[in-house]
Amino acid sequence: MRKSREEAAETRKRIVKAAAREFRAKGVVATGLADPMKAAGLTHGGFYKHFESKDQLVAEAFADAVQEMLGRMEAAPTIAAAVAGYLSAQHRDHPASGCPLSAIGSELARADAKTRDAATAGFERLVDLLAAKSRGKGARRRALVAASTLIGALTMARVVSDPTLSAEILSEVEKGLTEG
Amino acid sequence: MRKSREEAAETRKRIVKAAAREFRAKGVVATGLADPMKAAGLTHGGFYKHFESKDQLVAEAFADAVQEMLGRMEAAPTIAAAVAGYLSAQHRDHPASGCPLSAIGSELARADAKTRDAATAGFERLVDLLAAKSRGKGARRRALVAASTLIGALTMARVVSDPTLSAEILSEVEKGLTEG
DNA sequence: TGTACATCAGTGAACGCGCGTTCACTGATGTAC
DNA sequence: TGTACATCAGTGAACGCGCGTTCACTGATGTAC
Repeated sequence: MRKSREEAAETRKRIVKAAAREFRAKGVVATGLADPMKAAGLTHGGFYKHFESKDQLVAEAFADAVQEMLGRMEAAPTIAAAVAGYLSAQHRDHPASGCPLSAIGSELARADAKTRDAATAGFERLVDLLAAKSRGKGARRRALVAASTLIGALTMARVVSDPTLSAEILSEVEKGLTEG
Repeated sequence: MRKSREEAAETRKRIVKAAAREFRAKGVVATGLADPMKAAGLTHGGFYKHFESKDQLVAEAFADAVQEMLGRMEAAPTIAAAVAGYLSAQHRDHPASGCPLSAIGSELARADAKTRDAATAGFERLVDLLAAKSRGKGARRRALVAASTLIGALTMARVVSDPTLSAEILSEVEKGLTEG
């Protein structure tokens, strides 16, 4: 049953990608190891051939998800476009492929050191991205506010059970960030 | 062993209060029923004499926590004081007695209908509270932005592993909200 | 007001279940000669 | 280049554990007369 080193490395990546989706969709604590393993086409027994613990997978999956999200935002033509994409109904309705800071934000506060370090680096990079909007004094402050606002608004747009309010949060916050 | 109706009603309230603390401190999924029951001075077997399910307790505990938080914010002398309290190190370091929207925000998106309804009402009330700051056109938009910003900033101040960055988020976002 | 019975808050053991983790095993891949 | 052996990715069963929920039981409270 042994696979080549190349295949094994690809399998490992598939597990991380699958876990990054599952954790964002269902939450870290609520997701068992069997879920991402199955999604990667494996049985759960082989997990420890690739990772030392669930915590290690959480850290790697989270870091991968952050990279993916920031890459997409940095690839946007303008900051306004990045903000609009972040606050879109598409993003709200597909947490599995979206920003992990809002998808599992409150669970991250209780995560282990490596995961929180990755979150810290990701947040800093998001702030830097947004700071490029306004030069000079106060740019960092405005970027810290904007990053917090994006994360809070997307989280609440998902929490709220009233679809009208959810849509209002997305559209009004987008206007508030790009006009204000 | 039977207790009087009065005692039973007080016991029920104690369970809800204890659960509201435990859920905010450790997360909803990660908290078992035995934890709040023990904190209320009971054994876990008696739980179903008071509640139909864990979901029911989650909904009531969440609603109670939201009421408590909004009551405290509405009692603040000014909106600026309410914002400063929300973005304080004290609040960041004591999630068990703080705002449940940021303590369990990302878990709320996966909660049942009653809990999400309570979250919706709580968020609306927070927006109304903040809207009282600026009268006239654009007041609601600014309040929606401010509410999202508060929740996102407190969540991230807890997530981030760098204490300097955490403090910077709190102080800069407070300045951004009260000056801007 | 006093007595007899029904109610039910709370206890503690038990239920089936899924969790994270471990393990013996398989057989294709990698290595040494 | 070919052969013999070691490695190890992946399987599937098993581990102890804590979960949400159920249940038989206890005995003080509530109700009916």
